[in-house]
Parts: sequence; C-alpha cells; structure tokens
Amino acid sequence: MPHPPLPDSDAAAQADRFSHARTAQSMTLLEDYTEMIDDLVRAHGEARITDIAHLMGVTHPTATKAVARLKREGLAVSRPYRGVFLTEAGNAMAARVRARHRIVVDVLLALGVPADAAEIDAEGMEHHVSAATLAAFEAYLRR
Amino acid sequence: MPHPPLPDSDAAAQADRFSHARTAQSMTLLEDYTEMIDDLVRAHGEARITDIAHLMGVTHPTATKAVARLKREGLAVSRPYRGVFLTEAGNAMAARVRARHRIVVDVLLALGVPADAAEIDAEGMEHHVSAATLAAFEAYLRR
DNA sequence: GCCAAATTGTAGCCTTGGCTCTATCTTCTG
DNA sequence: CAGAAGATAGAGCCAAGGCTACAATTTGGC
Ligand SMILES: [Mn+2]
Ligand SMILES: [Mn+2]
Ligand SMILES: [Mn+2]
Ligand SMILES: [Mn+2]
Repeated sequence: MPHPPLPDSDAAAQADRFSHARTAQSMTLLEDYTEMIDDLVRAHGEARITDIAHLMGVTHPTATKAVARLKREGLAVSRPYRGVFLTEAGNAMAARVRARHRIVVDVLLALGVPADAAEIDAEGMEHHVSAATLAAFEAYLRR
Repeated sequence: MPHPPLPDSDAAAQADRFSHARTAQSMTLLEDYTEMIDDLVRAHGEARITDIAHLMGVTHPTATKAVARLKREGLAVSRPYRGVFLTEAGNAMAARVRARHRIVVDVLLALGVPADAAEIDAEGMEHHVSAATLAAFEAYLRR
C-alpha cells in the first residue's frame, strides 16, 4: 500500500503549531498564579498560601509548589510563614494577563457567548491568545 | 492585619473555573491525536507511529505512549507493528474535534486575526471552547 | 532471498503538577 | 500567656507527557 507522504513543509508547519500550543500551555500556571497573587495583594495587602490554594481550587502543598516555581522563575518572592509577593517581572506579567483576560471575555460576550460560559472558557483560552490575536480582538472591540 | 475573606461563593466559583480549565486541558492530547489519526487514515489508509510522531512534533516513543492512552480510553486500537486505527468513539471524537477546530479558526478569521496566527492559536484555544461557546460561534458565523 | 534501512517497541529518566500525611510555626482566644 | 486552632512547610506518592538509548521487527533494494 503506497503512502505518499505529506509535503515536508506542511508537516513541519503542523508540528510547529502543536509545539507552540505546548509551550503556551506551560505558561498557564505562571500566568494564572501571578494574576491571582496580584488580586490578593490588592485586596488584602498580602497573598497567603491558604488563600491562593483556596482560590485556585488546589491543596496547599500544590500552591506551595507553584509558588516555588514562580520564585525560581523570578516572578515572586516569599519568606517562610510570610506572604507571597510579586517581583517587578511578576507584576508586569499580572498586568498583562489581567488585561488579556478581560479582552478575551469581552470578545466572547460580544460574540454572544453566555456570561458564565465566557468566564469559564476564557480562563483556559486566554493562554493561547497570541499578541497578533489580542491586537485583532482589541481592534474588533473598538470597531 | 485584617484580611476579610472573599465571599465563599465567589471563591468557590473562581476555583471551579480553574478546575474546569485543568480538566479541559487533560483532554487536549486525546483530541489532537484522534483528529490526526483520522487525518492520516483518510489520507493513507492507516496511521503509522512514525507519521503521527512527525506531525505532532514529538519523538516516536512519545507518540507510542499517547496511543497507549488512547487505547486505554477506548478511542483507538492497534496491533504490534501494525497501524493505529480509531474506534467508533475515537471517530466520533475526531469528527467533533475537526468541526470545532474549523469553527474556531473561522471565528478568529472573521474577527480579523491573521491566518497564520489564527491557525496557531486555534490549536490551543479549541480545547477550551465549551458547547455553549461553540453554539454562539456558529450562530455568529451564520449571522 | 538477504541484508541494510526503516519502523516499532521497550526500558528508564526527567519535570510538572496534582495529591495525602505529618511536622512545625504562628495566631488567636479565653 | 498558655493552649488550641490555623497556616505553612516538607516528605513522599502518583500520572502525564516529554526525552534518549537500545532492542526487535518489518520492509525494501539488490
Ligand atoms: Mn487562565
Ligand atoms: Mn485568567
Ligand atoms: Mn489542538
Ligand atoms: Mn486542532
């Protein structure tokens, strides 16, 4: 049975798209946690592990591990038994993520997606919205 | 330092959104592989591990492991050194995923997203598009 | 038909991100 | 101001999904 292969360029392009999606996915945890820590610091002056875990829907050791990764990547700082705080880089990420989240939700709402579905779906979709797509979303909302 | 907690209902709702996103993410691998296996069977009459790995942009042991999960979940069948084929459930998933992928791309294009960005971003976003959001997308495209 | 090349399988390693269980530290309350 | 309650830390388990290295099987060219 012959199997004429796809053109290499097409196959490579498709592989690149999947690779890109995997890379974007690896940012999800960092993005969601930085935004939430920023939320908590704004609301309470600090972000406690217990509150982070509660809001993320995970156990506290899971939240601790996530914060360890944030610290390792230079996005947050903390001292034992004290709250978690964002670095400048962390604050920049939080601001960017918050703005993008809002735009994604607004686009979904503008397209007629019910509010509850828009919030739920945006929480996952946002991490795959590139700068080019975000720019198009903003232009569409300003139309 | 006082820290008035968020209302429990809001916190629970937010936790649910994150949990939902994590669950959706866990479907990504199954969805992308079933669609690709279906592509390959249509094009070549069979889906070989090497071709799957090449198109997914992973090594062949990674593709083998993914296929093992598909088999475990009743979405595919295969015999050693023979190709991989979808079950009825696998075919149903592939059809659903392919249709959803197209709609997501079409919506992005309709919003003015450049074609290359639309294809790349859709590959990740699609897995977080709920039935309600998909229905709204279809209605929007038929506008 | 044989043999080399291609393909597939398998073992084992790593990181991420969940979890439970236990220990330690801090905070609050009587 | 002690003791209980609450919060944090840490050890260790697991599954998913990447990888490399090596073994076995199949395929194709001569
Ligand atoms: Mn999110
Ligand atoms: Mn978000
Ligand atoms: Mn995809
Ligand atoms: Mn797709």
